[in-house]
Amino acid sequence: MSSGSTKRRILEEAHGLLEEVGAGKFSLRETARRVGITPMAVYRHFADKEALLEALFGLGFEQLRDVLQGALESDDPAERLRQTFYGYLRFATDAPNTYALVFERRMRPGERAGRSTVPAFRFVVDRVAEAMAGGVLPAGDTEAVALDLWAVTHGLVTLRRAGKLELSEAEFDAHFEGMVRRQIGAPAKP
Amino acid sequence: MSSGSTKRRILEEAHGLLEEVGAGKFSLRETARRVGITPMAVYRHFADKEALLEALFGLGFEQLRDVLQGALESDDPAERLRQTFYGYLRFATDAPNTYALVFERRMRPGERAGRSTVPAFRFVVDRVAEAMAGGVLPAGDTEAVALDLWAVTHGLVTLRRAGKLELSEAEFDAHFEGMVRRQIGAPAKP
DNA sequence: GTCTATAGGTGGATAGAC
DNA sequence: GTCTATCCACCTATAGAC
Repeated sequence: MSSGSTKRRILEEAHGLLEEVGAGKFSLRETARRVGITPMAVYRHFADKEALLEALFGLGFEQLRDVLQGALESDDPAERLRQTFYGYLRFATDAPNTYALVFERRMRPGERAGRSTVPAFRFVVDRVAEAMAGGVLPAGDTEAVALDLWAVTHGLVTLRRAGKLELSEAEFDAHFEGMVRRQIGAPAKP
Repeated sequence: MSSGSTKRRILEEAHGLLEEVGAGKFSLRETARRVGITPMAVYRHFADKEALLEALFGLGFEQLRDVLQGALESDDPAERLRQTFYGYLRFATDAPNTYALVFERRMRPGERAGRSTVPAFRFVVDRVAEAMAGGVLPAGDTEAVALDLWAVTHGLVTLRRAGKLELSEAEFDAHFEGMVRRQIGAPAKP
């Protein structure tokens, strides 16, 4: 069994554990338990617990990037923007604790947001610019509007995750669809 | 020294600790240390750690309620709605970890959101209804619009807290002001 | 109301043998 | 590359004396 394979298995089990318990209760020991090795063996593959979480962070971010790429399949600016919303929602729904690791976990002091959120934000800014150019959105400050759109989506997703919304799954989906409609006038259909 | 006084001191130190380290690293022992009693003495006043956090949750929620009440000083629907935004922001800024305890911490299974977020949400719905009646907002689904407004505010606040925005304090404030302006056409001035 | 004593649990991490 | 042997830090909580 090569080192690469073990490292991959560690990452797989670590991801599963993260999704089960969240970043706050994530532990290196339990990860090792699931892989079937001693906790100390993990240190051959990752410097420490933080490095392991860092790797999961990177994987999660790649996952989001791939999801967002799907929004570029259409040529219609309105559709591209809409699919950006729905892709983001899908990521947050499919891997809620990875989502939280990427977007809710506090950055370490001195660490820049650059590697994580900025590229995703850039993607949204580009979609907003396209939409404005295509007359789908009224002309305005692309970055400001993109941040508003990001915030309202992030807000809904995190409020739902925290259990603060007294909405069923269907009701939430309906509201999300309505929100997209209110933000951009496109006919809704995920 | 009466029991009530000690209980209050426990709550004060607990609140201070919460704001310092966040709910995740909050501990009963450290609270006791700060009060100057043994950890076990705390159990005379609170059933367990969870009950203590529960009390902090309640205090935080009262604090928000008081802040929001201030938005009712004006008679102008637009101003009342605007001050609702700014009051919410102030609460999130002044007591970020209490804010997180109230709005980001996952509800325990079986626990309803009722006691916490629903009253605050109702307040926003009422302001939105006033604004629609006064022609400040276009007529529409009051609950849906209120949820969008809550979400965009919550989203901005949590993204800032997590360090995901590459904005200075002043830039964030400017964006927040712009967001309020984009959502309701009122002239901005906190 | 507060204390000591104590039980029992989590976790991260280093040193060094194999 | 993985192991054992440890160490250390931290926590919640019960029992019972004062």
